[in-house]
Amino acid sequence: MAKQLTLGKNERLKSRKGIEQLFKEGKKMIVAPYRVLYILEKSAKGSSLLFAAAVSAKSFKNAVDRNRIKRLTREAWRLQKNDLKKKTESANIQLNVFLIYTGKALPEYKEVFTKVGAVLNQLEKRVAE
RNA sequence: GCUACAAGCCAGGCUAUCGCUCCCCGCAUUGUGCGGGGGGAGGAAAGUCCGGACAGCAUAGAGCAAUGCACCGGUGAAGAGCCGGGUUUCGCGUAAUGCGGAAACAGAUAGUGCCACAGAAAAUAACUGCCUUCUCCCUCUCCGUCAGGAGAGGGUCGGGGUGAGGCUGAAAAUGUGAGGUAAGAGCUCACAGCUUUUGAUGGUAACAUCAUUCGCGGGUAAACCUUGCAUGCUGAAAUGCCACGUAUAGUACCGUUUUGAGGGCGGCUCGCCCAAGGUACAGGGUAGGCAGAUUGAUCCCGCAGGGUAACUUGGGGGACAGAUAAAUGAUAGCAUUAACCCGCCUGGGCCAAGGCUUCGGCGGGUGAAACAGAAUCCGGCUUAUCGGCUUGUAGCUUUU
RNA sequence: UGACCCAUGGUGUAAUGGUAACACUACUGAUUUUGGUUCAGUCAUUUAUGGUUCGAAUCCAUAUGGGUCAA
Repeated sequence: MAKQLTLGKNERLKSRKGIEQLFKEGKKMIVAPYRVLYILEKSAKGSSLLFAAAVSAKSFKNAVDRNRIKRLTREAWRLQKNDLKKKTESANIQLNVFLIYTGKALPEYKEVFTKVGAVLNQLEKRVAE
């Protein structure tokens, strides 16, 4: 059980090409403080669920605050993402997700946890379709 | 004990659970996974204001331009940094010596520009004023042959002499006194101030003191500028290598032995050298990995020596982030500093009483929260910063 | 990471080192039965702090905020 709650290098979206494709062709949806970009592809290679997070430097001037939001977002994703991952694996679909925090105030961990859970629920519905 | 200032240090701790990244070992294993062990943000990592290391390109030479710096000595790899000294200046203070701070601190007789308002005038004269044995006019007196002459006084314009009297301003031609003159003026003299030359003494030097000598020509160079010195340009998105991949591919223009496009040359010109391809537009491909790259002018010391100090020599000691859409985190609990809240006790004050207020003590409860995140590395500077500890200085208070 | 630029009323712009100007907006008053038009007036610590200068929006230094460029 403990093994499954990981978020290593191979589960994060790291390639510049993948991100540019996501911004060009990906679909958008907005969940509370997050703007979500995602793209679905058949025939997954490697991990079937890739994830990245970002915060605008305009709304948070200090690097400390941006780092904290990204860390909280990653933590919430890490703890809740497994159900979605099982579905994508079983459907043999690759799903790339990019979360952008657009709020103006520093969030609490609990808030982030529930919001990321909502994002995951939405994505599960899209995957089911 | 409290308060203020200065210097130095620290920048929350422990436990559990779940995670991230790098290195080593073992096992499985080509990609990687699992297990064990170890390392993992700062005093400013920030701003990017200076200086370097390092790398690439350039490096026959000359001139011009551009940029920066500017008292002296030291320090250091270097600097617009730091340390010490000098000078000027500001504040405080004394009978006096002083104490503390600040300074882009070369040149204003090399030249040009600017100096609002006010003022006669802002640098060179004019205006006004003063003087005039110049000219003209008027009045008075005297002489006189009734043409005029002499003397005195006064006046306007013009000519000549004079230069700081004009008081406005931030700033007015060094100040005071005397002489001198038709009137005046450093024109002359005395004293004082500033400044130049030369010399002596002290000091490594800046400079100081004394003597001598030439002068007194406003301010502004953080206006242009002049003098001296320095500077090749570009910055890790530099740069080198490997892999993948496309169109041996289109259009226009310039040029190809001498008449030479362009390049070296990335500030410009001359000059030198190389030179057969070059420029623009449109389009296509890649955007992965490794090195650079983490041990270096590194840091520390109840050490020893040198130096006023910055700093340095020797010795010893252990320590050392390396991510790359970018790690160092999340949650829970415990104890606790400051702070806050509640209750009790004692003393003081107000008060008829009830009660209110305050210093201190005891008990209980809440309770980590400053500025801020490495991105090639290093030395400085600047800015942000809750709070704590140590040392020193000053003031107040208490006890002995 | 590196290089560079800007900041003036509420907004957009001016201003040789010498009284901070103009347009629009807002507000107040006058004119009008009322509104509009028109007229008059009000609204600036020139981002901040220091320095140079007799004098700084302007020149210099440092900081703050905003923006641009470089694969």
